[in-house]
Amino acid sequence: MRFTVTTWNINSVRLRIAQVRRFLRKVQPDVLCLQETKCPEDLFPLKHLRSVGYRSIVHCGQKGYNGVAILSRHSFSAEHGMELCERRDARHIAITLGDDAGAAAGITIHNFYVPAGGDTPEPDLNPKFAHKLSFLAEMRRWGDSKAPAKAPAILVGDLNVAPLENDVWSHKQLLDVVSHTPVETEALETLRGEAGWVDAARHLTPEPEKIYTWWSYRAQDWAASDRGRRLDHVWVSPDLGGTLKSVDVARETRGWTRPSDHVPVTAVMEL
DNA sequence: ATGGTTGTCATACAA
Repeated sequence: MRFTVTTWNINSVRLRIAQVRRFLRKVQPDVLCLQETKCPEDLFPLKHLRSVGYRSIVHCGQKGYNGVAILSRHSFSAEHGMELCERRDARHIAITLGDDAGAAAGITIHNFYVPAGGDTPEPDLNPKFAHKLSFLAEMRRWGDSKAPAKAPAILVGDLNVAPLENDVWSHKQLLDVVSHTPVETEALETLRGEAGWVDAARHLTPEPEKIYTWWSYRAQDWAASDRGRRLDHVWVSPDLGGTLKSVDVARETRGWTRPSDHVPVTAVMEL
């Protein structure tokens, strides 16, 4: 059975609902995980998503900021989002696929939105960066607590860290830039490795090939300068590593009218 | 070294 999961930081699901529908109609992933929905619970556009085949939807939102959602063509049971860093921010949600998901039944999918961390990579001067480091530390403890995780699982999301040298347009020039500082990249790689997660994109496309999933809004010509970063990730548990068939970065969506600054990342598995 | 853009919500704030 072919199984596909997509992660996409949509930067307002209401503003870009037509783009979400366009993507879903074309790619038809089994599961779509969204971040930065920026949408209160009662305003989530359920009908627009159900009508294109996504009958199972869970959303965890707050007004104006953050927000994560999972849409599925199959049934699932939803878990409450974890409270991280003693905040009720809507930055995590998880599901376990139901019996109608065929060979994917029983797989748990975690959707994370890691704090961006502000501009200054100094936790003592910048509370947002301190929050980001605390969040990553909590993710590490959470992963360790489940290890050796034995049920098949997938972790996706906007992790707001580009961990490898070729996950950014210039490793040297970004060493002091939040998202690629050594304290962040080491934290992310450590928590991934300890829990045994397989980085799907790099499993199939090793370095030194560049991979980007985000381009700043501030570039004059994002495509020409191509100063991207790989901030969006799909990780699979070790037992699923061998099922990975492809990972597609939908770069073309960055060229759509009024785009998100992130593009969808879709992993295909053969279960 | 600096500012560059976008979205939400209404004036800064987060990214």
